[in-house]
Amino acid sequence: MKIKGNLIIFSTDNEERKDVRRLKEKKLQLLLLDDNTFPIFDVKKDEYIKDAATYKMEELFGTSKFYIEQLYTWGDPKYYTNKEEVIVTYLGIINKKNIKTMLKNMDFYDINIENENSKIQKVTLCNDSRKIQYRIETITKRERENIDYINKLVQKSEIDELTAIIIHTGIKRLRNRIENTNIAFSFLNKEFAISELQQIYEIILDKKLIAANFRKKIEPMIKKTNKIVKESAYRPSSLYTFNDAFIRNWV
Amino acid sequence: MKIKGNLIIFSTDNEERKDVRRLKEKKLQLLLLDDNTFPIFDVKKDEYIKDAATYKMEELFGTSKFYIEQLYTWGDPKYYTNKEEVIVTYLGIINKKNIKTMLKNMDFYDINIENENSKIQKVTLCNDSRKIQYRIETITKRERENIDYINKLVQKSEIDELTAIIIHTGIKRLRNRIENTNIAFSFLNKEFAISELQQIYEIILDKKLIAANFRKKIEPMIKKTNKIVKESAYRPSSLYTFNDAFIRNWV
DNA sequence: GCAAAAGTGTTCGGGCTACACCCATGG
DNA sequence: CCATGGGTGTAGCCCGAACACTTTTGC
Repeated sequence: MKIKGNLIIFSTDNEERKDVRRLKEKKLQLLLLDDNTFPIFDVKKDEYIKDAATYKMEELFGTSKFYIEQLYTWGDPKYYTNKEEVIVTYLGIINKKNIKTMLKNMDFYDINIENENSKIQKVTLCNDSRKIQYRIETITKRERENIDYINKLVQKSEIDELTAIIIHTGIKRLRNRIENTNIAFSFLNKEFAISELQQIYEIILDKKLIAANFRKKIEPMIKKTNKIVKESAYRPSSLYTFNDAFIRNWV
Repeated sequence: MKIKGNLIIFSTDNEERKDVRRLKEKKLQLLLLDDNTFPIFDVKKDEYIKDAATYKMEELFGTSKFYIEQLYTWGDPKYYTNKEEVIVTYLGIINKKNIKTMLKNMDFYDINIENENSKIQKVTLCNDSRKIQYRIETITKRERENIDYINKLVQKSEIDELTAIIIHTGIKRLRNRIENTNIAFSFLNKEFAISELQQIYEIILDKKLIAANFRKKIEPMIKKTNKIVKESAYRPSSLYTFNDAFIRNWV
């Protein structure tokens, strides 16, 4: 069996607000090629897989400022583009401010997830010109005395099943990582307002957080700078940076 | 690049006690081949990787009662046995009571981990005839504005670096899974005493737990049967089973 | 002055920790 | 009857949820 890599890349964008005085709301986005798949890369002989994924990211965006980690290796032959290939997926996070170049055949799509019930999720991906929708079901099954989960597309869709499953897995990984690591900072500039950080948490966890509690919770992870942000808002907020002294033994 | 699989398999054993009246203490164990590596398997064309790992487990132990999940795919060329192969590791858990056959060139080794300091761990693996020791270091580094971890053998050892890293990663995964899933039950019979379950938690988390609190914490995960265990102990304990109704959306 | 965001303080409740205490058993 | 493990109860503490309240700014 041969191996190939692909990349699921998350970013954020600011929603336009009619009332210019209000905070811009962030939304979670995902990179898709025009054919509704993810960027693919080859792994050369004598090359780290992570390096191959890194080079691909650099090729896509013309920068080396981003985060990546391995997501999963897909071993189901029905997903393979080629029956002799296995796909290893890397998860990337990029701050759009760091993007230098964008290829023509790809775009960032807003992600919207609606829980139809505890098992079925309706996912909508859209950019300015296209809107892709699908529903994915999580099936719990007992197998060899152990509980196992399988995800399936409810109907055939524009998007193929492996892509839908990678999106599902990627978002679950983001949700897990944001609680246990510092990945949230990968979406932001080096210096940021607490409300921006809170918005990253909100769009990934898909729920509103209470600012007062959020502030107290992340306080040990950040350091206040003496700068303030001035961007036609009301009371200006201080800028913060990640606190290097904050180390957690994340798994 | 081609792909191969291997298996890190955990189990437990009961320590002999001088005082026969006391509870047998469990210890965490790991399967190693005589050459200090893990069992390897090929992935055939048109075969799920997970199925290939499952067949290998069945071949090793003559049973289909065990747990497996994907651990990680190792993309560092310096670890490859063959420069054109990538290794995907699956993590297995087996209850020794379910083992029907054992091949001759392999054995379960007790695992003992000693934290020399916050960065260096001293690991000892031993069975009746052999004792393997190595020290592994966790190095934190900032890379592209993100914190990354790398594990390295402190000195050359009988065990090769990839094997040491897989053990390290496997134990971290166990510790993460035991807090968020029901894998602990994979080590036990279908019916078990709470103290047995507690011992699984203790040997994986490597710390003593207070029985009264443990009982309350796992209470929603288990169901009491009307059977009791009679094994030359003192007050007999009730037997419990996993409570199927307990479902957590583990990541 | 008012709307909206920045930032602080306080109360409440649930879950974890630590420990005291009773029950059951076999030697 | 006593050592040991099974099992229950409870008091204290910490952390997160909820929310009231003050401060700062632009219009």
